Order: sequence, then C-alpha cells, then structure tokens
Amino acid sequence: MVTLKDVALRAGVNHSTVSYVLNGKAKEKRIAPATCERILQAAAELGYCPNANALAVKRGSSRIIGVLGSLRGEFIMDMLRGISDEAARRDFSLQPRTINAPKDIPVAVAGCRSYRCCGLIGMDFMPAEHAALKAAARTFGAPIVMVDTPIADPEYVTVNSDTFAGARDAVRHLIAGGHRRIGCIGIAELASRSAGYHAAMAEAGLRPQTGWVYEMLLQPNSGPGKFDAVAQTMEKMLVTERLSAIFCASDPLALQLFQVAAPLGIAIPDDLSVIGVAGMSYAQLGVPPLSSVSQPFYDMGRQTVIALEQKLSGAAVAPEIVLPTQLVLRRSHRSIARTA
Amino acid sequence: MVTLKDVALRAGVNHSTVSYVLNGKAKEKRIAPATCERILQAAAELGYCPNANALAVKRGSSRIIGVLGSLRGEFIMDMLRGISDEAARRDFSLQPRTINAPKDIPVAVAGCRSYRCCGLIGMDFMPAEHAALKAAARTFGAPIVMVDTPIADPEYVTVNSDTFAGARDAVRHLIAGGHRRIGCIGIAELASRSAGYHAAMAEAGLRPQTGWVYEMLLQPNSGPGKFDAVAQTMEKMLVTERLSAIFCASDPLALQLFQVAAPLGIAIPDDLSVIGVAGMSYAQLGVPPLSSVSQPFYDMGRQTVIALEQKLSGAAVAPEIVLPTQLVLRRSHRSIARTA
DNA sequence: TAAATTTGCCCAATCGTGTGAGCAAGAAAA
DNA sequence: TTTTCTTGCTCACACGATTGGGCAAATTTA
Repeated sequence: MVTLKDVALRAGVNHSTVSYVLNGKAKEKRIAPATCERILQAAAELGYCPNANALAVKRGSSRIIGVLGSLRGEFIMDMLRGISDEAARRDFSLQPRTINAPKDIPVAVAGCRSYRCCGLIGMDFMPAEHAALKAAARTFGAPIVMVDTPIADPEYVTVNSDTFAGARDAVRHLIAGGHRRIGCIGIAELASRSAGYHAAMAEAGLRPQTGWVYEMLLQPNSGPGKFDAVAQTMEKMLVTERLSAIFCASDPLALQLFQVAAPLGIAIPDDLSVIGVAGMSYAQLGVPPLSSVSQPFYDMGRQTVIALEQKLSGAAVAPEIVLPTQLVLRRSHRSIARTA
Repeated sequence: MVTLKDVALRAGVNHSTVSYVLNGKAKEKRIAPATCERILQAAAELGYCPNANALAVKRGSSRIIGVLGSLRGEFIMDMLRGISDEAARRDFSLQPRTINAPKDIPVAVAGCRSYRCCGLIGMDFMPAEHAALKAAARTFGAPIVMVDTPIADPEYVTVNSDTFAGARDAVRHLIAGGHRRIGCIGIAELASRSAGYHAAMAEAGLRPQTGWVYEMLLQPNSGPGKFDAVAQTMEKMLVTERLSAIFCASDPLALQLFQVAAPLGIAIPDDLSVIGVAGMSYAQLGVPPLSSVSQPFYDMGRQTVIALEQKLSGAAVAPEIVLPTQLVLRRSHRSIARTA
C-alpha cells in the first residue's frame, strides 16, 4: 500500500508537507503552489489512499459506527440501508454485529470498543436487551441511538415511527368506513399499536368487547405452537365474534389472518376488512394486496445516523425522534353499510 | 481509552512486557509467572481492550471484510446475517457499503481500501456491476468473493445455490404429480432457473410450447409498467394456454401469479399448481402457503466468509462453491390425474 | 550593510501496538 | 574468583498519519 512517505519521496519533499497539502492546509503552512502541484500529481499517480486505521489511532477515535441488531427481516434491511446511505454521505463507516441472544451483546460491544467506534446504533432492541446494552456500553462511553425500539430511555436517543398514530388512523379509517365490530390482534411488546386501536375506538364511543382484542407475545420464538395459538384465536374472532374488521399489529399477522379466513369461506375484503402494520414489500403481494400502516424504515435509519452525528458534535438532540407513518390503502379493506 | 501503557504503569512494568503477556508470548519471552499474574490482573481491572486500529496499522492489514451490495430484500438480510455470524466466529469485522448504482462501486471500494480491508464480498452483483468491481478492485489487491451471483469468473470465488437443480427438481416434482402442461415464468438474468425447467421437461419428453415460457427482465426497476406486463403474460398463460402448473423463478413472481389467478376464478392448487424459488419467510404466508425452492441464503453467507478466509490464508479454494437448494413442499401445488 | 520579516519546507514528537535486540542480575560451571 | 549461561525484563524502532515548532534562504525594511 502506498503511504504518505511514498508520495513524499516521489514529490521530493518531506512527508509532513504532503500531509499538509492533502489536508488542505497548504495556504496556512505556505506551501508553494508549484510544490502543491507536484505533490497532488504524485499522489494521483501513485493512487494514494489515506490509511483510515492510522487516522483513527492518531485521532484517538474512529468514524466507525457500530450497528447492533438481530439482522432479521426485510424491514431491518431497509433500516440498515438507510443507515448505510446516510453514513456514507457523512463519511462514516459501519460495523454491523449480529445479536442473536442477549449474551451476544457484551461480545458485540467489545468488538465495537476495540475498533474505537465513535457511536453505537441498536436496531429493534427488546426490553431485555436494553439493559444489557446499557451495561456493556457504560464502560465504553460512545453515545447510543436506538432505532425502532418500544422503550424510551433518557440515557439515549430513540428514533421511532409513530405507530400509535398510525394504528389510530387505520382504525379511524375503518370506523369512517362504517365498521363497528373491529377487532385487534396486538403484539404485547409493541403496545403503542394496540393503544392506537383503543384510542380510535374510544374517541368514536366504541367499546371493544371481550374476545375482540388479543395480545400475542413476540418473545417466545416462532414455534409452530405459537402459530397455532394465534390461528385459533383468529378463528374464534371470525366465527364467534363475527367481527367485520380486524386491525393487525403487523403485516405477517395480517397475512396469517388471510390464511385463517380462507378455509372459513370468509372473503377479504367483502366479509372482513384487514389492515396491518409494517409496510413490507410483500404486503402488496397478498390476495388481496394488504392495506397497511407503512413505517418509514429507510428514513428511520437515516435519522438515526443524523441524530448520532449531532450527538457526537455535542449539539442538543431531541431525546425521542418520531417519524410519521403512512396509511397505505390497498384492497384488503372496504367500507360497509352502517347497520343500526 | 485505556492503553497498553496504562496497564504497564499499573503493573509496574514496561508496556512491551504487557504486550508479550497479553499475546501469549510469556513463555517464549520468559516472563515470570508472578509478573504475568500482575499484568493480567491490571488489564482486567482497567478493562483493557486492544485498539484494533493500531493493530491494523502495525500489521499493515486489518481483519475487516468489505461487504458490497444493494442491501435490499429479506434474502440479502439472511445472507448478510450468515456473513456476519461466520465473520464474528472467525474474528473478522464487517464493513457494509450500499451499492445503489454502478457508480457507487468505485466509491465503496475506495472506502474499503482506506480501511485496508483484507477482503471484499459482493452480494448479488449483476453483470454490469461485475466489471466495475473488478476494475475498482484491481489496484486494491484484496481478494473478492461473490455470493449469489449468476456470473462465474476465474478472477474470484463465487458462492451460489444450485438453482438449476432446484428448479429442475421442482418441475420434476410437478411432472411426477401428473402435470404435463407446465409453464415457466423466468427471469432473464437468472437463466439457470429456466434452464432447470427446460431440463426437467426435456428429460420427461415434454416440449414446452410457445406461450408456456416467459422470460421477464429484472433490470428495469420495478415500475408499474413492468408489473402489468408480467400480469398480462400470466393471464394469457392461464386463460389461453390453460396450463395446469407454472414454475416461477422467484417467490414474489409466484405470489403475483396468485393475484392474477384469483379474479379469474382459478383456484390454487386445485386448478393451478405453483412453485416458486427463494425460500422467503413470507412465502409461507401466502394463501395457500407457497411451495418453493428454498435457497440456503444464510449458509451461503457463511460459506462466503469461509472461502474468503481460505483464500486469505493462501489455501486453494474451489472457484465455484455451489450449495444445494431444498424443495419445500407447502400447499400451492398438487398432483393431478394423468390425462391421456 | 545589517536587522527584521516573510517564505517554504523539514524535524521530531505523538497516537497504540508489536517485536528484535540488548542489558543487568543471579545461577551454574570452570 | 572468573567465566558462561540463564532469567526476566527494558529499550528503541517500526507502522502511517498529524501537527507545533523551528530553521535556512529569500525578501523587505531600516
């Protein structure tokens, strides 16, 4: 690899002179224009590329952002891309590390520490993981930004989408469409979505009855048992409760509902309106295409990096950044005649 | 950050002694056991963590792998996770960089170069991008491994899944189930999948007729126009050609076929058998759950890192690593009575 | 002509780490 | 008692970069 010294040798100057010129301090250090020219040319000819590692050593800190997360699912990929794009724009590099279990967190943080990462991003951290990250990062000192996490914490900035408003608007839309018997399949860990449902129902003077609302647990990893339990609950909602619409706290949940409804002869959207949450690309591949509360994952990723850089520069950063969701109306819901 | 010198100070020795002890050269350098003990304890108390950047400078090369790709889609995430997990196991760090357009490649490679990445991984590179990567990497010198790419090149190792065999087996399965009028919706850039279809048909003595096979183009970014063109072709296949089964070169394509079939009153799998390719998690969320040729994306990612490390260690590496696919039989296809 | 100032560049220390060479003290051999 | 060997550690340089201080030559001022 070609170094400063190589360039200096070819230009016939000291390597420090090269450094000054290449860092735009030629004026300040009064390097002769002719010398500058010579140095620039030598650098170009040799294809000089500064050693970022050496820089990090010299500066005492790098421009590497550690990114910790489960690295599972399409929406995480979208967030990661947002993070990556914005990081590239701001001359940061990324260092992703998979978190498969809470025990991975200290290891991952140690890795980031060894590279002297200037900051940490936690993607989709669940409650149990929050504490572990905080503990691991405490001795580290780099600022943390959490993206798409249900937990706010004064110790770090969080970037989220407004799923409460998104869910509320979705249910409002159903109510405006004449629906009254509206159910909710929520996810216990993502309480704001169910809260949005409840808010919309309450403001319309509707009282969700027992059996209309089910809160599933995300944590126990998706075994077939869980899948069946959810399916059974869905079936009960459809058959016993005869709901005309169901709000689902996630797109996969909504598509699972499609699967449950089909054999029961319940047509979507004619017999049942369904709205999900996520904005996954495959939601539009459902039969019918799924109406959904779309979350701006890509932008959330970008905002995460922006917030991190602000924090690094010492600027004041809002502790909680909330991006709006968008209700994407496709064809899994419809208006119904109002019944008395 | 605590350095070697800090540890040395606390243990009352020179920093070089600390370095020897911490690198397991205590025996070789004959450091007294008591001193070792003291150093180890000091390091632990101070929470010493070696500076990977300084190491990279010293060694002249890092243990960072540059990962270039579009960073789009669930299967990329799976690959990336495989890469990440295997990298962690082998003490590599990753440095992902988004490639949104061919022009991003030189920039991304330059970034990897500045960090003195020890190797490069290209995910899902299309033909046009191959040349650009090769050109950008030429002056760099780090080995390249390409994963999930349709192009073989003697200049680098490729890791793929055997989509040819996967496609062939899927179509064989349809044929064994009594199907004769089997169509294929292929992707021009992923020719091996269609080739598998043709192979299975040929060995069964079946001749795909005009109108049974359609090759769509991936490149022109998914505008509504393309979507419609594909949908129209699908409709023609169903209505005019009256195919009993269709092999789709990707899962999204298969799910789109579901959408086209529904309004035509064509039931899946009763009237039409469908098998896709990918093994996306959402394939199982279709109505009915989609049968599919599942690709081992996670393992492909892992193998990529393994191959890269072998190449780095100077070992001989097979230029083309091909992993088996798996035919996941769900409920979008069925056997039919053989008609004369 | 001598002193002061400016120009244009180099020297050397520094960051954190690794490592070959060397040095002082004690032990063993002569 | 002197020589050799071993033990146990330190010294000093290197990696690639940045940067404050300084130095010689050229130029301006007195």
